[in-house]
Amino acid sequence: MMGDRTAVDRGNAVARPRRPLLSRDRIVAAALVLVDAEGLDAVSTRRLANELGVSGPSLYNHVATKEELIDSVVDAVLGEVDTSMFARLGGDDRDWRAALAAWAESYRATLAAHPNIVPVVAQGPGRRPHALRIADGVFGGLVAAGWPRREATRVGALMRYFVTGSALGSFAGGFPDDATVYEANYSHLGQAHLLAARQQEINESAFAVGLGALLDGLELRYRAVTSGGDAPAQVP
Amino acid sequence: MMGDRTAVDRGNAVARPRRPLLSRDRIVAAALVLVDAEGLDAVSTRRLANELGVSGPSLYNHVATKEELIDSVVDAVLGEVDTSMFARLGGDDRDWRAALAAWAESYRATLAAHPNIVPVVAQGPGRRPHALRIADGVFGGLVAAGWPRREATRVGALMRYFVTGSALGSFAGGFPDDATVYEANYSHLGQAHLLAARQQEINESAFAVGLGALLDGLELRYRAVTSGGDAPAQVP
DNA sequence: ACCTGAACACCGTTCAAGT
DNA sequence: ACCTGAACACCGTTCAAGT
Repeated sequence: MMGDRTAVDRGNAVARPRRPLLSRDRIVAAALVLVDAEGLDAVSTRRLANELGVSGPSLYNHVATKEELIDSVVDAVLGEVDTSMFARLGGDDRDWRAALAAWAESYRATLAAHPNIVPVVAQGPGRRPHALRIADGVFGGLVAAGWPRREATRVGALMRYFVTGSALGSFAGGFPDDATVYEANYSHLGQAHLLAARQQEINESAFAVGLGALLDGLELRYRAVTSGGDAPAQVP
Repeated sequence: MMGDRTAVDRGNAVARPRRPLLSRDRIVAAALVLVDAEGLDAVSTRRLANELGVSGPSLYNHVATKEELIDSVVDAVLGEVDTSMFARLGGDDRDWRAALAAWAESYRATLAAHPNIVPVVAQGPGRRPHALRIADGVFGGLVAAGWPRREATRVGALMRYFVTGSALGSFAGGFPDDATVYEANYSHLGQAHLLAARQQEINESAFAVGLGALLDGLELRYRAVTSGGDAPAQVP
């Protein structure tokens, strides 16, 4: 599908072409397409190179290792996460709750669009520029809205736990839709085989309920740690 | 370390030994040891067989595929998760909050003991017996404590999101401890290079704060969905 | 029934050779 | 500088052969 390049493009010969056939961005973009379409296991260097119309080892002129490549794919995905809501916090706008909710929805929507890469995303920020941009935005916004720094770190972490966890384990979809699995073995799961069919609704409502509960709980904590008033953000 | 079997054990010859050298349980146990010690990537059929003192293909007399083997390893880990607290709910004991908290701690402690397998655990219950036992226990307990069935499904799912997410992305540990990564690029992450050193404390306090917030929020919701009284559990 | 070595179709990665 | 094919040390899995 992507492998049909003309002789002109290839410089009419083997070895070095007139103009580079590859670029890091093109490789990363093709890898994401492949991950989305066929899963992480489908991304082998030979297969990916094939999609790009080159031979396997060519990739190593642009990426050091496959791991680094996957990392770049993850970073490209994280680039879609909106953190602009945090920049508006501070001064008269202290509505961290609305910002956190909007960010969580954006984060989740991004991961839901690329489910096959989520297990890698969830492992931690690493050195990925967009992961750090996100952490920076969340932390900065929370502090500007009045959260003490130590608390802001925790809130950023726990929100990430919830969002990545929900994107990863699409709860309902994991249950077999074969009723005989449950019979007589699990006394309360008599209807569990129906979960698969309703999985999207269940996952979404579980996310919505969990997000709401989390924010309600954090609101109580915010009042406690800021002594109930709207104390200014602590200085570093 | 595990590969030194005597000639007696091996039946003094190749081919079929007097007594089986392998069993499914022994393979699964060895795989878990290997995963814990060296990570998921270290588990290849040849390497694992080597640890067990046999040749690679021997494993296929006991497991159908490597995927099934890893699934069994995950199930063995999930076997350590305590769900007994849910069995006590119902009748006069409606303290679902305490049960949920104790379960979440047990779940998290189990995953923390086997961090390398968490990415697989987090993907969903599948057909793994212990995953279904856990889902059954949580759901049954919540319903017995008065949660409507639809809500109980959601609460079980969202709790799992939070616990697996927190076990997966050890937030603080993911940040590089190299200060130069952040300089001038991320305005609020000036101290982020210190996160790695405090990672255990941060992860644990983020988990504790998040769990508390979640339970506080769910308490509000419980009151709303049960109309403020202690209405009996709905019948199926 | 349960193990073996040989073999198949793959991997990620290195490297000398080509332009 | 940027591509190629050949090669290396691996994979998961199948299978005929052995007891």
